[in-house]
Amino acid sequence: MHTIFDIMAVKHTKRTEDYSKWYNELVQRADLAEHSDVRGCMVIKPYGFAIWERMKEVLDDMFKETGHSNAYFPLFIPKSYLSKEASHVEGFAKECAVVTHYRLKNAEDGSGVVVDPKAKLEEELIVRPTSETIIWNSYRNWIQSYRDLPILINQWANVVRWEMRTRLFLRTAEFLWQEGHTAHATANEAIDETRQMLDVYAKFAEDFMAMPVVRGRKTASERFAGAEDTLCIESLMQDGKALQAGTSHFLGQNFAKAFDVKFADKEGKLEYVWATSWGVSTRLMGALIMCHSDDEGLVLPPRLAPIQVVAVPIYRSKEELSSISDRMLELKKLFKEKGISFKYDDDDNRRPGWKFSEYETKGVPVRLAMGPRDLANGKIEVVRRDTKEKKIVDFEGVSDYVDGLLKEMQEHLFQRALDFKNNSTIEVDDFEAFKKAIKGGGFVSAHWDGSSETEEKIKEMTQATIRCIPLDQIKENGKCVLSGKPSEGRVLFAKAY
RNA sequence: CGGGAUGUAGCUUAGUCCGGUUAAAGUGCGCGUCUGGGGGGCGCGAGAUCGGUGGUUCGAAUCCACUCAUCCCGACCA
Repeated sequence: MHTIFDIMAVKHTKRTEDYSKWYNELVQRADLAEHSDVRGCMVIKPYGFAIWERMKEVLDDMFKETGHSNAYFPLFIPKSYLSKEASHVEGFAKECAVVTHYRLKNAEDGSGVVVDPKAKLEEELIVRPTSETIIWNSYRNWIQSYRDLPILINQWANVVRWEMRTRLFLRTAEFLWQEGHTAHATANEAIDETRQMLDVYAKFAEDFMAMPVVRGRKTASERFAGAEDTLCIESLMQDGKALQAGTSHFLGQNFAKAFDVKFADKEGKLEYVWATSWGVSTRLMGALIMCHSDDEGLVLPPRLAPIQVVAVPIYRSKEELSSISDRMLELKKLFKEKGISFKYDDDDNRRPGWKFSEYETKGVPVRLAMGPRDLANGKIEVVRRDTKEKKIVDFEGVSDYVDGLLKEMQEHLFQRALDFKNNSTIEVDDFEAFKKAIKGGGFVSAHWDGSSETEEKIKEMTQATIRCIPLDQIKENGKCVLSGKPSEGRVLFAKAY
Protein backbone atom coordinates (compact mmCIF):
# COMPACT_ATOMS: atom_id res chain seq x y z
CA MET A 1 0.00 0.00 0.00
CA HIS A 2 1.27 3.47 -0.78
CA THR A 3 1.14 5.92 2.03
CA ILE A 4 1.84 9.60 1.97
CA PHE A 5 5.09 8.83 3.79
CA ASP A 6 6.39 6.52 1.10
CA ILE A 7 6.06 9.28 -1.38
CA MET A 8 7.31 12.14 0.74
CA ALA A 9 10.27 10.57 2.45
CA VAL A 10 12.02 7.39 3.31
CA LYS A 11 9.86 5.71 5.92
CA HIS A 12 11.10 2.87 8.03
CA THR A 13 9.40 0.42 10.31
CA LYS A 14 9.88 1.27 13.96
CA ARG A 15 10.84 -1.28 16.59
CA THR A 16 7.55 -0.79 18.41
CA GLU A 17 5.52 -1.33 15.25
CA ASP A 18 6.98 -4.63 14.11
CA TYR A 19 10.26 -5.69 15.62
CA SER A 20 11.17 -8.41 13.16
CA LYS A 21 10.26 -6.25 10.20
CA TRP A 22 12.41 -3.50 11.68
CA TYR A 23 15.26 -6.00 11.94
CA ASN A 24 14.96 -7.28 8.38
CA GLU A 25 14.78 -3.79 6.94
CA LEU A 26 17.72 -2.65 9.00
CA VAL A 27 19.97 -5.47 7.87
CA GLN A 28 19.33 -4.47 4.29
CA ARG A 29 19.27 -0.73 4.80
CA ALA A 30 22.61 -0.77 6.62
CA ASP A 31 24.00 -2.81 3.74
CA LEU A 32 24.98 -5.74 5.93
CA ALA A 33 23.46 -8.60 3.97
CA GLU A 34 20.82 -9.62 1.48
CA HIS A 35 18.87 -12.72 0.62
CA SER A 36 20.41 -15.00 -1.92
CA ASP A 37 18.45 -16.83 -4.58
CA VAL A 38 19.31 -19.98 -2.69
CA ARG A 39 16.64 -20.50 -0.10
CA GLY A 40 17.80 -19.80 3.42
CA CYS A 41 21.18 -18.51 2.37
CA MET A 42 22.43 -14.96 2.50
CA VAL A 43 25.00 -12.78 0.86
CA ILE A 44 27.06 -10.96 3.47
CA LYS A 45 27.89 -7.61 1.94
CA PRO A 46 31.19 -5.77 2.44
CA TYR A 47 30.03 -3.58 5.31
CA GLY A 48 28.45 -6.51 7.14
CA PHE A 49 31.48 -8.64 6.52
CA ALA A 50 33.77 -5.89 7.83
CA ILE A 51 31.98 -6.11 11.17
CA TRP A 52 32.28 -9.90 11.18
CA GLU A 53 35.98 -9.53 10.37
CA ARG A 54 36.43 -7.27 13.39
CA MET A 55 34.75 -9.92 15.53
CA LYS A 56 36.99 -12.58 14.06
CA GLU A 57 40.13 -10.56 14.66
CA VAL A 58 39.34 -10.00 18.30
CA LEU A 59 38.18 -13.55 18.98
CA ASP A 60 41.07 -15.06 17.09
CA ASP A 61 43.51 -13.10 19.26
CA MET A 62 41.72 -14.30 22.36
CA PHE A 63 41.93 -17.91 21.19
CA LYS A 64 45.63 -17.57 20.47
CA GLU A 65 46.19 -16.00 23.89
CA THR A 66 44.58 -19.03 25.49
CA GLY A 67 46.93 -21.35 23.61
CA HIS A 68 44.85 -22.43 20.64
CA SER A 69 45.97 -22.85 17.03
CA ASN A 70 43.93 -22.66 13.89
CA ALA A 71 43.57 -25.57 11.48
CA TYR A 72 41.16 -26.61 8.79
CA PHE A 73 39.13 -29.78 8.33
CA PRO A 74 37.05 -30.76 5.29
CA LEU A 75 33.61 -29.48 4.41
CA PHE A 76 32.48 -33.00 3.51
CA ILE A 77 32.02 -35.71 6.07
CA PRO A 78 31.46 -39.38 5.22
CA LYS A 79 27.90 -40.19 6.16
CA SER A 80 29.00 -43.09 8.33
CA TYR A 81 31.01 -40.83 10.65
CA LEU A 82 27.94 -39.00 11.81
CA SER A 83 26.25 -42.14 13.02
CA LYS A 84 29.13 -43.19 15.27
CA GLU A 85 27.92 -41.05 18.15
CA ALA A 86 24.28 -41.90 18.83
CA SER A 87 22.87 -38.69 20.26
CA HIS A 88 24.95 -36.60 17.88
CA VAL A 89 23.42 -38.20 14.80
CA GLU A 90 19.97 -37.87 16.31
CA GLY A 91 20.51 -34.17 16.82
CA PHE A 92 21.76 -33.34 13.37
CA ALA A 93 20.44 -35.98 10.94
CA LYS A 94 17.24 -34.06 10.25
CA GLU A 95 19.04 -31.03 8.87
CA CYS A 96 21.94 -32.38 6.84
CA ALA A 97 22.61 -31.58 3.21
CA VAL A 98 23.83 -34.72 1.46
CA VAL A 99 26.13 -35.06 -1.55
CA THR A 100 25.15 -38.09 -3.57
CA HIS A 101 26.81 -37.54 -6.97
CA TYR A 102 30.00 -36.04 -8.28
CA ARG A 103 29.22 -35.23 -11.90
CA LEU A 104 26.74 -33.45 -14.14
CA LYS A 105 26.08 -34.00 -17.81
CA ASN A 106 24.19 -32.25 -20.56
CA ALA A 107 20.55 -33.21 -20.69
CA GLU A 108 19.61 -35.15 -23.81
CA ASP A 109 16.74 -32.80 -24.58
CA GLY A 110 19.08 -29.81 -24.40
CA SER A 111 17.33 -28.34 -21.39
CA GLY A 112 20.56 -27.83 -19.45
CA VAL A 113 22.62 -30.01 -17.15
CA VAL A 114 21.35 -32.93 -15.15
CA VAL A 115 22.90 -35.16 -12.53
CA ASP A 116 24.75 -38.01 -14.17
CA PRO A 117 23.22 -41.12 -12.63
CA LYS A 118 26.41 -43.05 -13.35
CA ALA A 119 28.34 -40.75 -11.04
CA LYS A 120 26.78 -41.92 -7.82
CA LEU A 121 29.04 -41.82 -4.78
CA GLU A 122 29.65 -45.13 -3.14
CA GLU A 123 29.50 -43.50 0.26
CA GLU A 124 27.43 -40.37 0.39
CA LEU A 125 28.97 -37.28 1.95
CA ILE A 126 27.23 -34.88 4.23
CA VAL A 127 28.01 -31.21 4.31
CA ARG A 128 29.27 -30.53 7.84
CA PRO A 129 26.65 -29.23 10.26
CA THR A 130 29.53 -29.22 12.79
CA SER A 131 32.88 -30.98 12.69
CA GLU A 132 33.21 -33.14 15.80
CA THR A 133 33.10 -36.39 13.86
CA ILE A 134 35.62 -35.63 11.16
CA ILE A 135 37.95 -33.97 13.63
CA TRP A 136 37.84 -36.83 16.11
CA ASN A 137 38.48 -39.23 13.29
CA SER A 138 41.73 -37.35 12.73
CA TYR A 139 42.52 -37.06 16.42
CA ARG A 140 42.57 -40.85 16.62
CA ASN A 141 45.73 -40.80 14.53
CA TRP A 142 47.23 -37.81 16.27
CA ILE A 143 46.98 -39.08 19.81
CA GLN A 144 48.87 -42.02 21.27
CA SER A 145 50.39 -40.79 24.49
CA TYR A 146 49.66 -38.30 27.23
CA ARG A 147 52.58 -36.40 25.69
CA ASP A 148 50.36 -35.63 22.66
CA LEU A 149 47.82 -33.90 24.87
CA PRO A 150 46.25 -31.47 25.11
CA ILE A 151 45.29 -30.68 21.54
CA LEU A 152 43.90 -27.17 21.33
CA ILE A 153 42.53 -26.43 17.90
CA ASN A 154 40.13 -23.95 16.43
CA GLN A 155 38.80 -23.64 12.92
CA TRP A 156 37.03 -20.81 11.13
CA ALA A 157 34.59 -22.35 8.70
CA ASN A 158 31.18 -22.40 7.14
CA VAL A 159 28.63 -25.01 8.14
CA VAL A 160 25.25 -26.02 6.78
CA ARG A 161 22.11 -26.84 8.71
CA TRP A 162 19.04 -27.23 6.56
CA GLU A 163 16.66 -25.11 8.59
CA MET A 164 12.98 -24.83 7.80
CA ARG A 165 12.72 -21.19 8.72
CA THR A 166 15.58 -18.80 8.33
CA ARG A 167 16.35 -15.18 9.14
CA LEU A 168 19.30 -13.10 8.07
CA PHE A 169 22.21 -13.72 10.46
CA LEU A 170 20.02 -15.23 13.19
CA ARG A 171 19.37 -18.48 11.41
CA THR A 172 20.58 -19.23 7.91
CA ALA A 173 21.04 -22.55 6.17
CA GLU A 174 24.72 -21.84 5.72
CA PHE A 175 26.54 -19.78 8.30
CA LEU A 176 30.06 -18.81 9.26
CA TRP A 177 31.48 -19.64 12.63
CA GLN A 178 34.45 -20.82 14.55
CA GLU A 179 34.53 -24.17 16.25
CA GLY A 180 37.09 -25.06 18.85
CA HIS A 181 37.84 -28.75 19.38
CA THR A 182 40.12 -29.75 22.19
CA ALA A 183 41.38 -33.05 23.53
CA HIS A 184 42.56 -33.58 27.10
CA ALA A 185 44.03 -36.25 29.35
CA THR A 186 41.67 -35.67 32.23
CA ALA A 187 38.04 -34.81 32.73
CA ASN A 188 38.93 -31.88 34.95
CA GLU A 189 41.21 -30.34 32.39
CA ALA A 190 38.45 -30.57 29.77
CA ILE A 191 35.91 -29.12 32.19
CA ASP A 192 38.25 -26.21 32.91
CA GLU A 193 38.71 -25.63 29.20
CA THR A 194 34.94 -25.59 28.68
CA ARG A 195 34.61 -22.96 31.37
CA GLN A 196 37.61 -20.96 30.17
CA MET A 197 36.19 -20.60 26.66
CA LEU A 198 32.80 -19.64 28.01
CA ASP A 199 34.52 -16.85 29.88
CA VAL A 200 36.32 -15.81 26.69
CA TYR A 201 32.97 -15.54 24.94
CA ALA A 202 31.43 -13.61 27.81
CA LYS A 203 34.35 -11.20 27.88
CA PHE A 204 34.11 -10.70 24.14
CA ALA A 205 30.37 -10.08 24.29
CA GLU A 206 30.59 -7.62 27.17
CA ASP A 207 33.83 -5.78 26.43
CA PHE A 208 33.62 -5.61 22.65
CA MET A 209 29.99 -6.05 21.68
CA ALA A 210 28.93 -4.08 24.77
CA MET A 211 26.31 -6.78 25.23
CA PRO A 212 25.69 -8.05 28.76
CA VAL A 213 25.30 -11.81 29.01
CA VAL A 214 24.24 -14.39 31.54
CA ARG A 215 26.64 -17.30 31.87
CA GLY A 216 24.79 -20.47 32.45
CA ARG A 217 24.31 -24.16 31.93
CA LYS A 218 21.81 -25.70 29.55
CA THR A 219 19.24 -28.19 30.78
CA ALA A 220 19.43 -31.74 29.44
CA SER A 221 16.87 -31.02 26.72
CA GLU A 222 18.70 -27.96 25.43
CA ARG A 223 22.12 -29.59 25.56
CA PHE A 224 24.27 -30.03 22.45
CA ALA A 225 23.81 -33.38 20.74
CA GLY A 226 26.70 -35.48 22.01
CA ALA A 227 27.68 -33.33 25.01
CA GLU A 228 27.76 -34.19 28.68
CA ASP A 229 27.37 -30.58 29.64
CA THR A 230 26.66 -27.42 27.66
CA LEU A 231 27.53 -23.97 28.97
CA CYS A 232 26.19 -20.90 27.24
CA ILE A 233 26.04 -17.16 27.24
CA GLU A 234 22.53 -15.82 26.93
CA SER A 235 21.66 -12.26 26.07
CA LEU A 236 18.46 -10.30 25.93
CA MET A 237 17.33 -8.46 22.83
CA GLN A 238 15.37 -5.21 22.88
CA ASP A 239 12.10 -6.97 22.14
CA GLY A 240 12.46 -9.05 25.28
CA LYS A 241 13.44 -12.27 23.57
CA ALA A 242 16.55 -14.14 24.62
CA LEU A 243 19.32 -15.09 22.26
CA GLN A 244 21.94 -17.77 22.77
CA ALA A 245 25.13 -16.01 21.74
CA GLY A 246 27.69 -18.72 22.31
CA THR A 247 28.10 -22.25 23.61
CA SER A 248 30.90 -24.27 25.13
CA HIS A 249 30.52 -28.01 25.54
CA PHE A 250 32.12 -30.59 27.75
CA LEU A 251 31.91 -33.68 25.56
CA GLY A 252 33.18 -36.18 28.11
CA GLN A 253 34.60 -39.24 26.40
CA ASN A 254 31.68 -39.60 24.01
CA PHE A 255 33.57 -38.82 20.83
CA ALA A 256 36.73 -40.55 22.00
CA LYS A 257 34.70 -43.72 22.47
CA ALA A 258 32.84 -43.29 19.19
CA PHE A 259 36.10 -42.84 17.29
CA ASP A 260 38.24 -45.00 19.51
CA VAL A 261 40.68 -42.32 20.57
CA LYS A 262 42.83 -43.62 23.42
CA PHE A 263 46.10 -42.48 24.92
CA ALA A 264 48.66 -44.14 27.14
CA ASP A 265 48.94 -42.36 30.47
CA LYS A 266 52.13 -42.11 32.53
CA GLU A 267 51.60 -45.63 33.87
CA GLY A 268 51.17 -46.92 30.34
CA LYS A 269 47.49 -47.58 30.87
CA LEU A 270 45.17 -46.91 27.88
CA GLU A 271 42.48 -44.30 28.55
CA TYR A 272 39.87 -42.57 26.42
CA VAL A 273 40.53 -38.90 25.72
CA TRP A 274 38.35 -36.12 27.15
CA ALA A 275 36.94 -33.51 24.80
CA THR A 276 35.44 -30.06 24.50
CA SER A 277 34.00 -28.04 21.67
CA TRP A 278 32.86 -24.44 21.58
CA GLY A 279 31.58 -22.03 19.00
CA VAL A 280 30.15 -18.68 18.07
CA SER A 281 28.70 -17.83 14.69
CA THR A 282 27.55 -15.02 12.43
CA ARG A 283 24.52 -15.10 14.66
CA LEU A 284 26.51 -12.69 16.80
CA MET A 285 25.86 -10.15 14.06
CA GLY A 286 22.16 -10.51 14.75
CA ALA A 287 22.76 -10.11 18.46
CA LEU A 288 24.85 -7.02 17.90
CA ILE A 289 22.16 -5.45 15.74
CA MET A 290 19.27 -6.23 18.06
CA CYS A 291 21.10 -5.24 21.22
CA HIS A 292 21.85 -1.60 20.45
CA SER A 293 20.25 -0.35 17.27
CA ASP A 294 17.40 2.14 17.10
CA ASP A 295 14.69 3.30 14.70
CA GLU A 296 17.16 5.36 12.68
CA GLY A 297 19.49 2.47 12.04
CA LEU A 298 22.41 0.51 13.29
CA VAL A 299 24.26 1.50 16.45
CA LEU A 300 27.70 -0.05 16.63
CA PRO A 301 29.92 -0.22 19.68
CA PRO A 302 33.14 1.69 18.86
CA ARG A 303 35.37 -1.32 19.49
CA LEU A 304 33.74 -3.30 16.66
CA ALA A 305 32.86 -0.51 14.24
CA PRO A 306 34.73 -0.81 10.94
CA ILE A 307 34.59 2.98 10.67
CA GLN A 308 34.74 4.65 14.07
CA VAL A 309 34.72 8.25 12.92
CA VAL A 310 33.43 9.76 9.70
CA ALA A 311 33.90 13.36 8.64
CA VAL A 312 31.67 15.24 6.22
CA PRO A 313 32.68 18.53 4.64
CA ILE A 314 30.08 21.19 3.93
CA TYR A 315 30.97 23.61 1.19
CA ARG A 316 29.84 25.59 -1.82
CA SER A 317 32.99 26.32 -3.75
CA LYS A 318 36.03 24.26 -4.56
CA GLU A 319 38.11 26.68 -2.51
CA GLU A 320 35.98 26.03 0.54
CA LEU A 321 36.25 22.30 0.05
CA SER A 322 39.97 22.51 -0.37
CA SER A 323 40.58 24.45 2.86
CA ILE A 324 38.26 22.13 4.80
CA SER A 325 40.01 19.11 3.32
CA ASP A 326 43.34 20.47 4.54
CA ARG A 327 42.11 20.45 8.12
CA MET A 328 40.57 17.01 7.69
CA LEU A 329 43.79 15.54 6.46
CA GLU A 330 45.52 16.88 9.58
CA LEU A 331 42.87 15.06 11.58
CA LYS A 332 43.36 11.89 9.62
CA LYS A 333 46.98 11.76 10.76
CA LEU A 334 46.06 12.34 14.40
CA PHE A 335 43.45 9.57 14.32
CA LYS A 336 45.88 7.21 12.70
CA GLU A 337 48.37 7.80 15.50
CA LYS A 338 45.66 6.94 18.01
CA GLY A 339 44.60 3.81 16.11
CA ILE A 340 41.16 5.20 15.40
CA SER A 341 39.64 4.24 12.05
CA PHE A 342 38.62 7.37 10.26
CA LYS A 343 36.89 8.06 6.98
CA TYR A 344 36.84 11.44 5.32
CA ASP A 345 33.90 11.45 2.94
CA ASP A 346 34.51 14.18 0.40
CA ASP A 347 32.45 12.45 -2.28
CA ASP A 348 30.99 15.30 -4.30
CA ASN A 349 28.17 13.16 -5.65
CA ARG A 350 26.38 12.98 -2.30
CA ARG A 351 25.09 15.92 -0.36
CA PRO A 352 25.77 16.41 3.35
CA GLY A 353 22.24 15.56 4.47
CA TRP A 354 22.35 12.32 2.54
CA LYS A 355 25.66 11.40 4.10
CA PHE A 356 24.42 12.15 7.60
CA SER A 357 21.55 9.72 7.15
CA GLU A 358 23.74 7.14 5.51
CA TYR A 359 26.25 6.99 8.35
CA GLU A 360 23.52 7.03 10.95
CA THR A 361 21.92 4.06 9.23
CA LYS A 362 25.26 2.28 9.23
CA GLY A 363 25.89 2.99 12.88
CA VAL A 364 29.17 4.86 12.60
CA PRO A 365 29.82 5.92 16.21
CA VAL A 366 31.05 9.47 15.68
CA ARG A 367 30.33 11.88 12.88
CA LEU A 368 32.23 15.10 12.35
CA ALA A 369 31.06 17.91 10.11
CA MET A 370 32.88 21.04 9.14
CA GLY A 371 31.59 23.92 7.07
CA PRO A 372 32.84 27.40 6.22
CA ARG A 373 31.47 28.86 9.47
CA ASP A 374 33.26 26.23 11.58
CA LEU A 375 36.41 26.71 9.60
CA ALA A 376 36.36 30.45 10.23
CA ASN A 377 35.70 29.96 13.96
CA GLY A 378 38.21 27.14 14.46
CA LYS A 379 35.37 24.76 15.41
CA ILE A 380 34.02 21.40 14.30
CA GLU A 381 30.70 19.64 14.85
CA VAL A 382 30.75 16.31 16.67
CA VAL A 383 27.73 14.01 16.78
CA ARG A 384 27.64 10.76 18.73
CA ARG A 385 25.46 8.00 17.32
CA ASP A 386 24.21 6.42 20.54
CA THR A 387 22.52 9.52 21.98
CA LYS A 388 22.49 11.63 18.79
CA GLU A 389 23.92 14.44 20.91
CA LYS A 390 25.42 17.21 18.80
CA LYS A 391 28.25 19.45 19.98
CA ILE A 392 30.36 22.19 18.47
CA VAL A 393 33.89 21.87 19.82
CA ASP A 394 37.27 23.50 19.19
CA PHE A 395 39.06 21.97 16.26
CA GLU A 396 42.20 22.11 18.33
CA GLY A 397 42.24 18.95 20.43
CA VAL A 398 39.25 17.33 18.75
CA SER A 399 41.11 14.06 18.23
CA ASP A 400 41.60 13.73 21.99
CA TYR A 401 37.99 14.64 22.54
CA VAL A 402 36.80 12.00 20.08
CA ASP A 403 39.14 9.41 21.54
CA GLY A 404 37.55 9.95 24.94
CA LEU A 405 34.09 10.02 23.43
CA LEU A 406 34.55 6.62 21.79
CA LYS A 407 35.55 5.08 25.11
CA GLU A 408 32.63 6.75 26.84
CA MET A 409 30.24 5.47 24.17
CA GLN A 410 31.51 1.92 24.49
CA GLU A 411 30.84 2.10 28.22
CA HIS A 412 27.51 3.84 27.77
CA LEU A 413 26.19 1.24 25.33
CA PHE A 414 27.08 -1.55 27.73
CA GLN A 415 25.53 0.23 30.69
CA ARG A 416 22.36 0.99 28.76
CA ALA A 417 22.03 -2.63 27.69
CA LEU A 418 22.82 -3.83 31.20
CA ASP A 419 20.14 -1.60 32.71
CA PHE A 420 17.69 -2.93 30.15
CA LYS A 421 18.58 -6.51 30.97
CA ASN A 422 18.35 -5.94 34.72
CA ASN A 423 15.04 -4.12 34.40
CA SER A 424 13.73 -6.90 32.17
CA THR A 425 14.60 -9.72 34.54
CA ILE A 426 11.72 -10.56 36.83
CA GLU A 427 11.50 -13.01 39.72
CA VAL A 428 8.20 -14.81 40.06
CA ASP A 429 6.93 -17.49 42.43
CA ASP A 430 3.56 -18.61 41.11
CA PHE A 431 2.43 -19.76 37.71
CA GLU A 432 -0.09 -16.99 37.04
CA ALA A 433 2.61 -14.38 37.60
CA PHE A 434 4.96 -16.51 35.50
CA LYS A 435 2.64 -16.55 32.50
CA LYS A 436 2.11 -12.84 32.78
CA ALA A 437 5.84 -12.16 33.04
CA ILE A 438 6.62 -14.34 30.03
CA LYS A 439 4.00 -12.53 28.03
CA GLY A 440 5.66 -9.25 28.93
CA GLY A 441 9.02 -10.43 27.63
CA GLY A 442 12.42 -10.55 29.26
CA PHE A 443 14.09 -13.07 31.52
CA VAL A 444 11.88 -14.67 34.11
CA SER A 445 13.68 -16.08 37.10
CA ALA A 446 11.74 -18.89 38.71
CA HIS A 447 12.06 -22.15 40.57
CA TRP A 448 12.01 -25.37 38.59
CA ASP A 449 11.85 -28.92 39.84
CA GLY A 450 14.62 -30.11 37.54
CA SER A 451 12.52 -32.45 35.41
CA SER A 452 12.33 -32.42 31.62
CA GLU A 453 8.58 -33.12 31.87
CA THR A 454 7.94 -29.86 33.69
CA GLU A 455 10.22 -27.98 31.33
CA GLU A 456 8.31 -29.38 28.37
CA LYS A 457 4.92 -28.56 29.86
CA ILE A 458 5.94 -24.99 30.54
CA LYS A 459 7.14 -24.69 26.96
CA GLU A 460 3.85 -25.97 25.62
CA MET A 461 1.82 -23.64 27.78
CA THR A 462 3.85 -20.46 27.46
CA GLN A 463 6.36 -20.96 24.62
CA ALA A 464 9.07 -20.12 27.14
CA THR A 465 12.13 -22.32 27.48
CA ILE A 466 14.74 -22.54 30.17
CA ARG A 467 17.51 -20.42 28.72
CA CYS A 468 19.97 -21.51 31.33
CA ILE A 469 20.72 -22.35 34.91
CA PRO A 470 22.89 -19.35 35.76
CA LEU A 471 26.39 -20.20 36.92
CA ASP A 472 26.00 -17.64 39.69
CA GLN A 473 22.71 -19.17 40.78
CA ILE A 474 21.98 -18.55 44.46
CA LYS A 475 21.11 -21.63 46.47
CA GLU A 476 17.68 -21.05 47.92
CA ASN A 477 14.87 -23.40 48.77
CA GLY A 478 11.72 -22.87 46.82
CA LYS A 479 8.89 -24.58 45.02
CA CYS A 480 8.72 -25.24 41.30
CA VAL A 481 6.62 -22.60 39.64
CA LEU A 482 4.53 -25.24 37.85
CA SER A 483 4.66 -28.51 39.80
CA GLY A 484 5.20 -27.10 43.29
CA LYS A 485 7.90 -29.70 43.89
CA PRO A 486 10.99 -28.62 45.82
CA SER A 487 13.72 -26.67 44.06
CA GLU A 488 17.11 -25.47 45.21
CA GLY A 489 17.50 -22.43 43.02
CA ARG A 490 16.05 -20.28 40.30
CA VAL A 491 16.59 -20.75 36.57
CA LEU A 492 16.07 -18.27 33.75
CA PHE A 493 13.11 -18.69 31.44
CA ALA A 494 12.37 -16.65 28.31
CA LYS A 495 11.01 -16.84 24.84
CA ALA A 496 14.00 -17.25 22.61
CA TYR A 497 15.29 -16.73 19.12
C1' C B 1 5.64 -30.80 6.89
C1' G B 2 0.55 -28.31 8.32
C1' G B 3 -2.28 -23.14 8.06
C1' G B 4 -2.40 -18.22 5.46
C1' A B 5 -0.76 -14.77 1.75
C1' U B 6 1.92 -12.84 -2.40
C1' G B 7 4.51 -12.95 -7.36
C1' U B 8 3.84 -6.51 -12.42
C1' A B 9 10.82 -1.93 -14.06
C1' G B 10 16.93 -2.69 -9.75
C1' C B 11 13.48 -1.78 -5.25
C1' U B 12 8.37 -0.55 -3.21
C1' U B 13 3.77 -0.89 -5.25
C1' A B 14 -1.14 0.62 -8.34
C1' G B 15 -4.02 -1.85 -11.96
C1' U B 16 -6.74 -7.97 -11.25
C1' C B 17 -12.99 -8.23 -8.23
C1' C B 18 -15.99 -6.32 -13.44
C1' G B 19 -10.92 -8.99 -19.87
C1' G B 20 -10.52 -4.12 -24.50
C1' U B 21 -5.36 0.74 -28.09
C1' U B 22 1.19 1.94 -26.56
C1' A B 23 0.71 -1.53 -18.53
C1' A B 24 0.90 3.38 -14.31
C1' A B 25 3.46 5.74 -10.19
C1' G B 26 7.23 6.62 -6.36
C1' U B 27 12.16 5.54 -5.50
C1' G B 28 16.67 4.15 -7.76
C1' C B 29 19.67 4.69 -12.45
C1' G B 30 21.74 8.14 -16.77
C1' C B 31 22.21 13.26 -18.87
C1' G B 32 21.56 18.62 -18.19
C1' U B 33 20.75 22.58 -14.96
C1' C B 34 19.96 25.40 -10.50
C1' U B 35 22.05 23.93 -5.90
C1' G B 36 24.74 22.55 -1.15
C1' G B 37 24.68 23.33 7.56
C1' G B 38 19.80 16.78 7.92
C1' G B 39 18.08 11.69 2.69
C1' G B 40 17.47 18.88 -2.67
C1' G B 41 14.38 21.42 -6.96
C1' C B 42 13.29 21.49 -12.18
C1' G B 43 13.70 19.29 -17.17
C1' C B 44 14.82 15.17 -20.30
C1' G B 45 15.92 9.93 -20.83
C1' A B 46 16.75 4.54 -20.35
C1' G B 47 14.39 0.61 -17.85
C1' A B 48 8.65 -4.65 -17.58
C1' U B 49 7.86 -10.26 -23.13
C1' C B 50 3.02 -8.55 -15.78
C1' G B 51 6.87 -15.81 -11.93
C1' G B 52 6.28 -20.19 -15.53
C1' U B 53 3.28 -23.64 -18.58
C1' G B 54 -1.22 -24.78 -20.65
C1' G B 55 -6.38 -23.47 -21.40
C1' U B 56 -11.01 -20.20 -22.23
C1' U B 57 -11.66 -15.87 -25.66
C1' C B 58 -11.85 -12.00 -31.58
C1' G B 59 -8.76 -10.16 -27.45
C1' A B 60 -5.66 -12.12 -20.95
C1' A B 61 -1.41 -8.69 -16.08
C1' U B 62 -6.88 -9.44 -15.37
C1' C B 63 -10.82 -15.56 -15.95
C1' C B 64 -9.62 -21.21 -15.26
C1' A B 65 -6.10 -25.34 -14.32
C1' C B 66 -1.47 -26.88 -13.17
C1' U B 67 3.39 -25.58 -11.65
C1' C B 68 7.51 -22.92 -9.53
C1' A B 69 9.18 -19.42 -6.06
C1' U B 70 9.04 -16.26 -1.93
C1' C B 71 7.04 -14.26 2.63
C1' C B 72 4.14 -14.71 7.26
C1' C B 73 2.06 -18.03 11.35
C1' G B 74 2.93 -23.03 13.61
C1' A B 75 6.26 -27.80 14.66
C1' C B 76 12.10 -28.05 14.57
C1' C B 77 16.57 -25.33 15.44
C1' A B 78 23.21 -21.97 17.02
